[in-house]
Amino acid sequence: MGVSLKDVAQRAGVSIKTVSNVVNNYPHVTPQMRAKVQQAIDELGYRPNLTARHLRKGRTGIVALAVPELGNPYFAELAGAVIDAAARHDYTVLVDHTAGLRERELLVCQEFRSHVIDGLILSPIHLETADLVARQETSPLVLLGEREYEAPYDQIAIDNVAASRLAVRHLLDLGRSRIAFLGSRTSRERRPAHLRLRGWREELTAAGLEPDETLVVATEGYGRADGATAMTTLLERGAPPDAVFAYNDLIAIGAMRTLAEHGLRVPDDVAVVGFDDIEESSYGTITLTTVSPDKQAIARLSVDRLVERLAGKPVSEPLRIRPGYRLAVRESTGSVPTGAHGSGNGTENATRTDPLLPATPRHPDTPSHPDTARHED
Amino acid sequence: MGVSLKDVAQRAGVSIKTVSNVVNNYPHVTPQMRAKVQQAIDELGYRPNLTARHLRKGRTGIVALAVPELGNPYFAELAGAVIDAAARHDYTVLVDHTAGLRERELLVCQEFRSHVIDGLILSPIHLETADLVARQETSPLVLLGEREYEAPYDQIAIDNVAASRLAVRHLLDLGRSRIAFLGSRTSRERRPAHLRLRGWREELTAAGLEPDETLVVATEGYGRADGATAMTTLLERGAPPDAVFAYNDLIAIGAMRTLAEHGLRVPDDVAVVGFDDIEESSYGTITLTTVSPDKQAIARLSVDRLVERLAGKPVSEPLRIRPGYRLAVRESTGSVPTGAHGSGNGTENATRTDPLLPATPRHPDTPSHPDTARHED
DNA sequence: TTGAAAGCGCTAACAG
DNA sequence: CTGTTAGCGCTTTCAA
Repeated sequence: MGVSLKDVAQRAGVSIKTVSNVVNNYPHVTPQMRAKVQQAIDELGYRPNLTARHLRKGRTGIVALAVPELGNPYFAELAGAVIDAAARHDYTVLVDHTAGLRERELLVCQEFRSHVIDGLILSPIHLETADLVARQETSPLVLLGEREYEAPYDQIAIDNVAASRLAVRHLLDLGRSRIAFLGSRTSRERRPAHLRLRGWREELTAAGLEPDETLVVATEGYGRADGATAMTTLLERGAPPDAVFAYNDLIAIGAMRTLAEHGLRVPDDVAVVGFDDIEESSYGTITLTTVSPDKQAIARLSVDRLVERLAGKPVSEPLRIRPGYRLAVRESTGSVPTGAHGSGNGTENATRTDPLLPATPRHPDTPSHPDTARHED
Repeated sequence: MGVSLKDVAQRAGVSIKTVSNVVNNYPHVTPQMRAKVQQAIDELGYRPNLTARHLRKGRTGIVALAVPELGNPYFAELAGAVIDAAARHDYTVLVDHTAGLRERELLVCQEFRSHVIDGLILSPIHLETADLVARQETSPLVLLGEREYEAPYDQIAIDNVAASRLAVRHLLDLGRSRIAFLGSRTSRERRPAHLRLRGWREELTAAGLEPDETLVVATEGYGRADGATAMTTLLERGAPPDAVFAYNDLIAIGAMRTLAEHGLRVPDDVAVVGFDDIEESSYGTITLTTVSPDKQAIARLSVDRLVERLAGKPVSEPLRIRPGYRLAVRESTGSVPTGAHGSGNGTENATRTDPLLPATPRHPDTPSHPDTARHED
């Protein structure tokens, strides 16, 4: 079908090797040889067959990214950043989503396009440490997301507990005391609670408050509808909260919708904080205060790690990398100028951002985050 | 490095072909032979090298999808749908984004991962018919998006003009007369106006109104910030409109933000209609009326077309397929019960949806659209 | 500096 | 039903 090296060689009256040299910019080729070959290439419209090259070299230049749901803007934005980061290393990204199904997560990390992808960046939800340990596949794997695993793979995630505590503290500083948590998992499985829920507990306890478990509402998924439903559930329990900390922005946005329907004002009656800082959160009629992970850093770091492993760098121990984050304070918590927070371990910085009317939100490509901090353990 | 067919054959004491037969579920193999081989496969942890298979078969099972921007929820949602549709045909999707740059669009459709992807689904912005005609690459290409091309490739897009007219008519029916259009292109190039802008013009003219070009505002891009800026520009021109039709939902959302900042109420002072029906539009404090293209159908149809071409079906003429759409009427146009519209060519249906409080929006997986209509020309 | 030949792992003919 | 063999298009020794 296609034009091969051989065809070009024949046309140019040279050997295959010579053509290959030209194609690969091998330094030692005489200009006239190069010109002759190039002409043949142009005439025939030759394009190297990457599949064959890959077979020969054992690498494909393709990495996969598997996220729960591309419909969640956080993951869409992250995917975009990963694609860009990978492109800078001449890698192409194969995107898949797992719908948050354990089966698909397993499939992806076990045998997804074996030999076709050089490595995998996976953001799991249901995967267990045991699954990871049992993994056969030898290609590099980088883990993203909220969970932590005792498995020999690089993990890149912000300090979810500390970030959540920061969010809760912000609410406490505002004088709120009945702070709900929306988005714990309805886990039939006995699973450790979310790190974000743990952060909620810890900060409340640290403030001398008893975490009120009736203010914790589980959700089926992580979308806007789940947030709306959860908020309804909470309100039906009576004794409404004066603040809500949601597992992510979508849940927070759904909750705000429900609050509006019930005539409750944000932030006057109920302050709301989300998690993810998707662009949408800067644009609602009421903009959303949220924990803002440095997506660019997460994308860049995960691709860098993958590429390093791929390059066969001296195999360092698996790293646990903690990118930076900040608390983006916006209208949903009243825009009261609060001082900067910081818990002292250098992995976070809470900057007050977005004054009252963030008509021109910070551009996502020029993050104001400090350089990421690393924790290797 | 990896375990090959040969290794397995050696281990099992059979020929390569036999192993290949087992791997490929070739029907005529004795059970005991199969068992023996399977055991060797398991012991060695053999995984077929798809790259080699692809080289041999000339196909890779990978198709590419290139959209302008994954950060735009419309494209993220579409990408998700395409990935699912492709998976049903055992294809994997390589996602790329072009940032709306003509250079990258060209690159993608010319030589993107040549021989690695079997086909391409492209949603171009800047590409011209001439670029397409000049395309060297012979792999199947399906075009998505607003533009129409005189090129020999399948094109899948809703009838943008008719859909826009429907939106404008809805605004007219509400008694609005000063209807702005936000999001025309700031085109240095001499390009035909957007089809959506054309729809705006046509419907106004049909209603006996003179399209007021001072109500048309160009934008640099297609994001929320662009919408906010455009709305500001419009308001600064004085004589505010009583309705806005935006090129897409993001621009509409940005515009609503600006309206809120200026103390203008939606829909009382200004009614707003968007285009795309991203999920976010069902969840703002003021939900957005918008043209809702059947994304599932668009994804399914484009993958189907690609797969058909790939399967070497008798090469039919390039098709121009028009999936269904509807007008999702929500709060931003006042939720006034309006009758159903329809322009008679069977490619559209305007259903009034989403009553006052769409706390539970229609599930994206169960579209209420009619079957898609096809126009072959 | 360029040519010849081997082989990456697999499938598809064709034998046996 | 199973084995042998010849490439798919490329890179990479090794010679010349």
